Amino acid sequence: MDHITRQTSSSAAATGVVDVLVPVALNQAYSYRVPRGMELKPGDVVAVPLGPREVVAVVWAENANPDPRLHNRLKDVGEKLDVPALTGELRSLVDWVANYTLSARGMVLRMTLRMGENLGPERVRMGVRLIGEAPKRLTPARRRLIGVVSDGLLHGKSEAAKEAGVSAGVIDGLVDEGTLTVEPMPRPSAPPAPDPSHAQPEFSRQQRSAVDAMRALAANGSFHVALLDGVTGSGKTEVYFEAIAETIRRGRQSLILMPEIALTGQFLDRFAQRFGVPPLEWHSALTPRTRARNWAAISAGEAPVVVGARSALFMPYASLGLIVVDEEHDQAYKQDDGAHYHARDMAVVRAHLAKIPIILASATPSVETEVNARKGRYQRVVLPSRFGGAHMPHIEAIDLRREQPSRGRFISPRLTAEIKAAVERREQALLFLNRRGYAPLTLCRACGHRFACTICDAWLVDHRFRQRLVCHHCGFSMPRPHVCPNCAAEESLVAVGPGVERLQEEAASVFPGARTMVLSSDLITSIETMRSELNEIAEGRVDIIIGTQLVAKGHHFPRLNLVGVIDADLGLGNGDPRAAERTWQLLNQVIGRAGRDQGRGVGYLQTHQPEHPVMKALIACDREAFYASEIEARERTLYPPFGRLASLIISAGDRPTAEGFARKLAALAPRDERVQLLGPAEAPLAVIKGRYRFRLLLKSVRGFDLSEYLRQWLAAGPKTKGNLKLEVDVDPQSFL
DNA sequence: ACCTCCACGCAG
DNA sequence: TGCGTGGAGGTA
Repeated sequence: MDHITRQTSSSAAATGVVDVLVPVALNQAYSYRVPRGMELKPGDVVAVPLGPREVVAVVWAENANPDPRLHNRLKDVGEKLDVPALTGELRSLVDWVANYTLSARGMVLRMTLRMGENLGPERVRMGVRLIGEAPKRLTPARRRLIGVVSDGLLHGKSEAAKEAGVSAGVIDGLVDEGTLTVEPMPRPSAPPAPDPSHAQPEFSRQQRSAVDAMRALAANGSFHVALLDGVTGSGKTEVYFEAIAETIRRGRQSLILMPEIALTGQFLDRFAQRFGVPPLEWHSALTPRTRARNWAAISAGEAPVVVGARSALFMPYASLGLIVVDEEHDQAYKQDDGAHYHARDMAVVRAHLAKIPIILASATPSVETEVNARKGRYQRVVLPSRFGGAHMPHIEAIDLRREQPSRGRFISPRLTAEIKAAVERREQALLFLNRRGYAPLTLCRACGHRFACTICDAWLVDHRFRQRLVCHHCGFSMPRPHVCPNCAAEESLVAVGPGVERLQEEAASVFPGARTMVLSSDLITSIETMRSELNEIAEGRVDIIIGTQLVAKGHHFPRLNLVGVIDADLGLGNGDPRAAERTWQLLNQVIGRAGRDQGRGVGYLQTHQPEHPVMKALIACDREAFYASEIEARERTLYPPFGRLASLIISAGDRPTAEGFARKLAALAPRDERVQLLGPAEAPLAVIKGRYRFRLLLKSVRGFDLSEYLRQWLAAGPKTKGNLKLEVDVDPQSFL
């Protein structure tokens, strides 16, 4: 019937034409007729027919002169949805990001519309209330349940059952007996808003000027970028909370971006301590129902504070007043599948378009941000030391050329002795190794055969926990064989190199009696288990934590005083222009986990190159030395932020197709003395999932419009067809 | 004659 | 992006 009314209205005179951006891989907006009686303006969210289906889309512009060639092909807008219109600020962001990253505008729009479609009305929850006498047959389960509801108030049905430890059947039984009634619960009222004055902390003298700066920036309310620069444990979070408090007082929304939402358990608690209630969460793990509810709350302006992963940046905030990017240096902010964008950079763009302040917080700022602060483009707000008199950990190198672990082991004698002593003092120790699984390579002792992925250019990683050999690039896995497939030798396979699982095995044998736990992303099944494992550690039920970079991020372990880095050189040797920066940030962050409370933290770096500038800066706690050498190197080589990069990955099912296309494309690159084209070369990971990959790298001077250059080049270049894929990444972070 | 797979092109 | 189309190739 809905259908019929639409038909009627389309045959009657339409009142005009609007251009509508549809959430598919299209740059162009499509024109639709506005049915009589419908008022539409840019930003309105509508349902429109698109081919055989109907999609939720957004009016992008009025169209006074529709293309005459489309005259008889225009369809009608189906319906105007009852949600707030996207603001001009958000629409400009969609245009800007699509233009900059060379992704289809429709696909960027899609990120703002992830509200979970077709979700019918909210399910009415049922509650139970005690109304009658206890039944004659009173089982223990019934007694517990009656105890729970004895106050005569309405209790959620499932909550009451859970609290009493009984099944829903027990409730139904008591309803039949007339002891309880079931009635619908009133609609849950909106959760209480965060209270900016709930629990204002005392700040130290050193923190106070930073707090003042935060409040001033929020009170001013106009576009302004501040780098909140403070070591782990200096109280950065509490300090930027003051900017949020001020923004709440001004009646505007705040967005806090986090690199990794699974790790924010403690953050939510701290927020609730300060503001009385937790913030609204936005990330990919939300259930469709929660997603729809949160989207609605955000767009209606009913969520004063949102904490989220990078996708939260594209939400349709009703009145965004502040953005905080926590751990702004974290590479998890770079999205590399589908649209390639850096959430920190796009957050600055959004702040600019919305004319609001933005805070970038980090103990180890990215070189880009550090340079912006040095040049005065960003205000630097410094928190000079750890809060409460705690000191930064003392860091020592262990030169693996001179202090070798015994054969087949990876923990050096000195580190072993230190861990033993720490465990005896009832302190926690963390062994850091950024490698998942048991061993990165398996080979046959008899014939030298190495186990490699059949469809990727990579070794298979031994995962003993799962009893399988796994490819970390495509997910392929096979059972760990007992016979060499090459020479048929039996039990001849050896594990080469360490992974966290192997390290745990070593720790268990070297430190008998110590309780160990491995934290590695592949062993995490859900946010809940992750949070509960982290709590177990925080409560001191683990002596030795063995972890990948997961442990480096945002969690506070009060009893942790010793951190041992098993292979400090691991990230340095891969030809990545940001290798030094990454290693410095990661190791700083990991070692910063130590001694945050007692201030007696100590870090040991097992390294083959203690003279490397990164190791020297770490050991001397000399951040200035690190930035000075790194900035000088970037300036000399014209790498970001002193020059710009864009990478093109061409992949196809066979090598000649990929290479041929890459060569053809390279030959057509417009000449421009400000741009240098490198390649095509086989990508560092030459084959992934059976696809052969070639890479072209563009390097330009600073301030050059690489996006526009790329657009012109690609428009003139050969068309991609078949299974050939061209991926464009402006400002790439990864060079694989 | 019918089914399944997949590459292709298009959507207003 | 997601979906309908049409041709290829396989199966009954």
